[in-house]
Amino acid sequence: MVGRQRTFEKSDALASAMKVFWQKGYSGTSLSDLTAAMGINKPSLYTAFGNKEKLFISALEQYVCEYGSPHAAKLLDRQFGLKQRVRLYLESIVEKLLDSDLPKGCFVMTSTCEAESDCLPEEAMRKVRSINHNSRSELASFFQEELKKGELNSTASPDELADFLLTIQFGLAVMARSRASHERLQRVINYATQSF
Amino acid sequence: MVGRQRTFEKSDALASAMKVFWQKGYSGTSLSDLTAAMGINKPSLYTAFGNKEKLFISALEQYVCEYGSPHAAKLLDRQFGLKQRVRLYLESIVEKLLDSDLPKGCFVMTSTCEAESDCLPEEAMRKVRSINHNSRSELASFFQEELKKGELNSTASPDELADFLLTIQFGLAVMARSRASHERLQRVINYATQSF
DNA sequence: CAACACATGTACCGATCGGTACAAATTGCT
DNA sequence: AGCAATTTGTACCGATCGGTACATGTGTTG
Repeated sequence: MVGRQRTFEKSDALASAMKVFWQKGYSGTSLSDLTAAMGINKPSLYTAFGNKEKLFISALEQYVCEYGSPHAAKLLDRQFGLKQRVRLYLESIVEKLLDSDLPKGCFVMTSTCEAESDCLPEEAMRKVRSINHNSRSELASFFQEELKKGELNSTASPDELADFLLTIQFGLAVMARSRASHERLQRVINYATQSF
Repeated sequence: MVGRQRTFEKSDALASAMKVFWQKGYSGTSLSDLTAAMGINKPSLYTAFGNKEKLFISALEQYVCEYGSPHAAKLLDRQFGLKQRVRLYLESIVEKLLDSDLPKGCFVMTSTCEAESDCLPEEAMRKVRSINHNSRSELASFFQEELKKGELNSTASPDELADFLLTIQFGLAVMARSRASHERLQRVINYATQSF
């Protein structure tokens, strides 16, 4: 590597940018917001991350890796029955939705709302859609597996269960955004998972 | 009434503004977007509606009257049992969430996400919170009534049921925003209302 | 050391932001 | 008719938007 080397940690800067986008959304976030939070100035941002849209997409990917995908492990921990696993999965999500060190709610959910508003650039829009498509098909194939293993006691299809769970996740995310307490969300989880 | 009279219908202009905010959110909507959709120019907007924030609040109120509150009638139509009424209530909501003549999703939901992002002005934020607070307490007192009348077969409390239903509503709204089909949302409703 | 490659800070770009001053146009009141 | 009150269109305000040109700083490579 030839030339002057950057004086900030790229991953730290991305983490800061992610939190800003997470809290304020794409169109609510300005470059000044970003550079202030990241502790760098605009040319550094552009050489390191491309532009606002590319930085947003990187932030989304980072979010999914760090705060999205890990919850799936709870679904696969087969020392528990299906209902208990779904419950632990949702509880793990709610934990993050309300974490006082993080923006409230879910970055993917708020981006999903923004994506269909013509306010997100083309490629960012596609990224959001692809993330949601993946979540859905992963949940569906999970329930497909459970069906094969005879763990499903309801007559609902895997696709149906996946959509229901997705709806609950989105709903919990909005509730968290609107300052609902941990206790309230816990009760919603308990009620919603009765039938599993 | 003295002076020149306005050359546009105020309610039509408000309806147009509502749809723009509904689709693009507060911070994604510019005054140019608004004046273009409303067919008026900025000074007319300011004399008729105050400013961007006040117009947004008026739009929210209009939305609640026109697309929010009316659904509640389905809950009170006592020719049906509780489960069927809740189902019709949610179906009535989903109908609007997906109406092809309207922006996808729910204006209150997207505003709720924006409200906790420091991107909404103070008074608009309070308006959103008050709308959500009202929805919640109306649902809670509805279930309270049902409990009194012995229509509740679950052991869940009215508050619990209200929060669950709110979560489902928010979740359906995000699903609608992300282009889920009517059939998928219908199945989610069927599954979610099993236990009522 | 000199030459090169890259990051950084400053200072700026045209465009757009929310909002308004001002004069012309249109109305009701006297 | 003449005045007062209000809306309308134009043209503009300072601030901020996303993005960049350019000179300077700082490192690697020979």
